[in-house]
Amino acid sequence: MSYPFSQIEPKWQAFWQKNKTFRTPDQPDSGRQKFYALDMFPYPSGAGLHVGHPEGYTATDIICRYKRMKGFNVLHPMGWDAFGLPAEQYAIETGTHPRETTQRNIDRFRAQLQAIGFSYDWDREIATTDEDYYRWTQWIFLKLYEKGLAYQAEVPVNWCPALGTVLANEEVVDGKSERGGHPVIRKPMRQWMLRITAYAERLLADLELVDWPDSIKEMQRNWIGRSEGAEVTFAVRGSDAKVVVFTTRPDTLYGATYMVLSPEHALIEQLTAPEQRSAVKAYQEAAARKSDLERTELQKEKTGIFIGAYAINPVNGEDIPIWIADYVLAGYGTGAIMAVPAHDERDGAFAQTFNLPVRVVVQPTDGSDPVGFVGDGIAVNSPLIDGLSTPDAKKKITAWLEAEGLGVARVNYKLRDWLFSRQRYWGEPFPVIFVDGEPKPLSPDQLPVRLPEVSSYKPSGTGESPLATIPEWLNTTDPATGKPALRETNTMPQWAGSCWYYLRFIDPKNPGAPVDPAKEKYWMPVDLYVGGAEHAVLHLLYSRFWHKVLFDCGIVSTKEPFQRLVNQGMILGEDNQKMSKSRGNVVNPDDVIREYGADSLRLYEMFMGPLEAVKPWSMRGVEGVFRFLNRAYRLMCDEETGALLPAVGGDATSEQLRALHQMLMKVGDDIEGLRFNTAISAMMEFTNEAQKWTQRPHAAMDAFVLALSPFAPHLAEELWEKLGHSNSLAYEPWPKYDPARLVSDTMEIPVQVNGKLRGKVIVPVGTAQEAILAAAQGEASVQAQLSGKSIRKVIYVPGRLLNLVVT
RNA sequence: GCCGGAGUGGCGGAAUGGCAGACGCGCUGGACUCAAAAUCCAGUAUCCUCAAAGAUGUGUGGGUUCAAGUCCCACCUCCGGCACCA
Repeated sequence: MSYPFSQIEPKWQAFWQKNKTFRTPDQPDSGRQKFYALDMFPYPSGAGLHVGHPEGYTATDIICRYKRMKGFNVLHPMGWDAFGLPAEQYAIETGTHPRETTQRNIDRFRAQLQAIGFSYDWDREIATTDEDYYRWTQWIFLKLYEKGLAYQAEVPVNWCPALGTVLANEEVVDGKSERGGHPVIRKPMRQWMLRITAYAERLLADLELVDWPDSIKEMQRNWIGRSEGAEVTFAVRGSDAKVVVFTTRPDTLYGATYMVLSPEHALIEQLTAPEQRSAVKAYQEAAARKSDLERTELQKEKTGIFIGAYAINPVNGEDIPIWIADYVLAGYGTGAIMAVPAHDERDGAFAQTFNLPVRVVVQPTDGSDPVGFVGDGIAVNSPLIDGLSTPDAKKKITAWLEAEGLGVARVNYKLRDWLFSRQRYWGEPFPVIFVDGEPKPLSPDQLPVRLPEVSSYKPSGTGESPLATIPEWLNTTDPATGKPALRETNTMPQWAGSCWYYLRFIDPKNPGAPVDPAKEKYWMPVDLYVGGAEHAVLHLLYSRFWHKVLFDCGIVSTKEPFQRLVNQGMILGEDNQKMSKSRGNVVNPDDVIREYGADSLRLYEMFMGPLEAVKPWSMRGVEGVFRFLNRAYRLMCDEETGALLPAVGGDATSEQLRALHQMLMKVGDDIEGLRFNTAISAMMEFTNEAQKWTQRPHAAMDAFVLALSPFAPHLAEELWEKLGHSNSLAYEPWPKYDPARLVSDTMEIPVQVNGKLRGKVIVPVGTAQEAILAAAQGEASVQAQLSGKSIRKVIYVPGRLLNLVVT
C-alpha cells in the first residue's frame, strides 16, 4: 500500500490552475523584492519531454517556491523555442504544416510539464512562432539594421546539399551537419550577417559582471579569442602592391623568412608570376573544393605553393618568398602572415616540408633549444631590439613600425560575424524588401511580416528558401513609394527567437513594445538562469549581444541579461551511457509519474547528486525517494483511511525540537546553495527520527510539511490540508529555524592520539579543556596509547576535537 | 596539443584543514505473515579475528601540518569544450 499520489497530484494541479496560485501580477510591486528565475525554454520536439528537461526545471521550481515563502515577488515563466528544422523536415516528408506539428508538440509539452507540478505562471506562456512574438523579433532586427549591425555579404558559407541550406559554423561539427551528420561544403552566397564582432570587446569585458561558472566564462573568452599584436605592411619587389599581415609576435620580424597568403587572398591574382599562374590556380581550386573537414582533419601534411613573387621585409630590406597555403585562414586577421619558422610550430612544419630557411631571433632564458621555441625570451639577431625581453621587444618594434608608417598595433578576435540567414520556411521572415535590387527595411508599423501559406516546404535546392517559390508573396510593393519590390526570402535562424525571450516574459502581451520600460526595470536582470551546458557559447553569446544592442538603444536597463547562470549536468541512462533511442535507454517521465508520481520524479531528479554533475538514472533510486514520501505520509496519516493520525499532537520535547530545527537549518541553507540532494537527505533523516516518536507535535509536522513543499508540492499541499489548514501553503512563511533549539546539553568529543582516532568522550556543553583532557585520559582505549609515553602537546578545537601529541 | 571539470564502499553520492563513507540504492540477518509483497528492526569499506583490540584505506608518488579526501608539487586516468586564429 502506498500513499494515493495518483489522486493527490491531479487534485492540486487543478487547484493551482483554477485559483491561479502562481500568477505573477502584471503591475510590478516595487515594495517587494523580486526574484526572476528562468529556465532555458525547450524546443518542443515530437519526442516529448525526457527526464533531462525536468532536472533544471525542478531546481528552479524549488527555488521559486522557496522564494515565494520567503516573501519575494517571483517571476517564473515558461515558453517554447518553436521555430526549427525538425518540424520543417516533418512537413517536407508528410505535407503537414509546421504550425500544426508545432502546436501539437507544444500542447504535449505543456501537459507534461503541468503533470510535474511546476509553478509557472502559464498566463505568460509565449512561443517564438507566435505572430505577436516574432513581430518583435523582426522589430529588433530593424534596430540592428538601423545601427549598421545587420548587413549583407557574399560569403563562403557552409552549404549542406542534403539539408538544402547553409549552416552556421557552430552547426557544423567535424565538417558535417550537427543535425543529421550530412557532409558540408563551402559555397559563396548572399547572406545576412550580424556584426557581433563590433561587440567583441564588451562581450569579453562584461563577463566580469556576471556570476557564471568559470568554465562557461572561459569557453566564451576562448570563443571570442582576443589577441593583441600588430599589422605589418610589406612592400612587394617589382610591384606597388602592399601586403598587410597580422602577427602577435612583431618581435620576431627579423626571423620572417617567407610569407604566406590564404588561397582566397585578394592580391594573389595580381602578384602571381606568369610561370606560376596555372599551378597557383590549381592550388586555389583544390583548396576551395576542400571541406572544413579536409582542411582540418587531414592537416598532417602542410601544403602550399610559391607564387613567384617576393615581399620585402621592412626591418632589413630582405626579399622573402610569397607562398599561398591553406593553413592560413582567409577569415582571420588580414588573411596573410609573415612566417617565422623558428618560433612558430606551424611555420616550422611548413618550412621543413618545403625546405625554407629557419632563423633564430628569440633566445630562451633557460638554455633550451631556440629552434621551435615559441615562448617569451630575449631578442637576438634583431638589430633594433637585440637584448630586449619579448614583451619589451614587442613594444619597441611596434612603436618603430608605427613611427615609420610600416605598421600599427592591432587587436584581433577569433569571433566572426554571425551568419544570420537560413534558406528555410519555418523561421522569422526578414522585415526587408528589395527595391530596384537594393535592400530596404520596412517600417515598424509594417510588422509583422507573416509567413505565407505554402503548398511545398521543400527547399528549392538552389540555395533559396521555399518562400522564393511563391510569387504572390515574393512580389510586393514598397509601401513608401508604391514601387514594385521583392521580399527577402531568407528566414532567421532558430537562435533569433531565443535571444530575447526573457524580456517578453516580463510583459508578454504588450501590443506597443517588446517590453514595458518600468516592468523591465523592475524585473531585470534574470536572477537565476538554469540550462544545459550545450548553450555555453552560442545562445548565451548571441543573447548577450542582442541585449547589449538593446541596452545601447535604451530598451533595457542592464548591461547583462543573466546575473547568475547554472548548468545542470546531463542525466545518463541506467547503463551510464548518453540516453538515446538507438541505445534503448531513454527514460520517459510519464512512466515515472504513472508509477511513482510527480513528487517522486521531482525528488529523485534532485536527489541523484549535485545539480551540475553528470549522473546516471536509476529506477531503484526513484523507489528510494518514493519510500521516503510514503514514510512522510505515514508520519501524519493513516495509510488505509487517509485520516490524520491521533499521534499528531502534543507538546514538542527539546529533542524533537532539536531534530526539527536541525533539519530546517540544513534545508534552508541547502536550497539557497542549490544543494538539493543534501537538503533531501536532511529531510530523510528527520522522518527517520520522527517516525519513532509516539507523539508527533502538530507544529513540528506543520514546519516539516512546509519545508518539504518546494520539493514535493502535491504531497505537501495534501498534508497541509489534512493538518487543518484551509489555504494553499504556497505563500506560507518559510519555517525559520531557531538557533536556540539546536543546542544540546552534552557534546561528544573525538579524542585523537597523534592524529589517530582512539576514543570519544561525552561531556556537558561548555566543559573546559582540562576537564576534557582528564576525561580522555580516563578512556581505556586512549590510556592504552598513552602508557609509557609522555604528552608533548595538547590540541583542543573547542567543541570539535581533542588531539594529544605523544612520544 | 590547449582550456575547463572530476577521480571516495558493490552503486548514486556526503564531508567550514578536525570522527571518511551522511542520505539513498543494493546485499545479509531478524520481526510481522499460512506464505509472499509491503512495512519495521539490526548489520553492511578492506584485512586479521568468535569477538574485542589492531592494521590498512578517498587515482599514483612526494610534501606542508598536531591533524590532509580537503592545501602545495609532479604524474596517471576519465569527461566536457576548443583545435592550423599567426
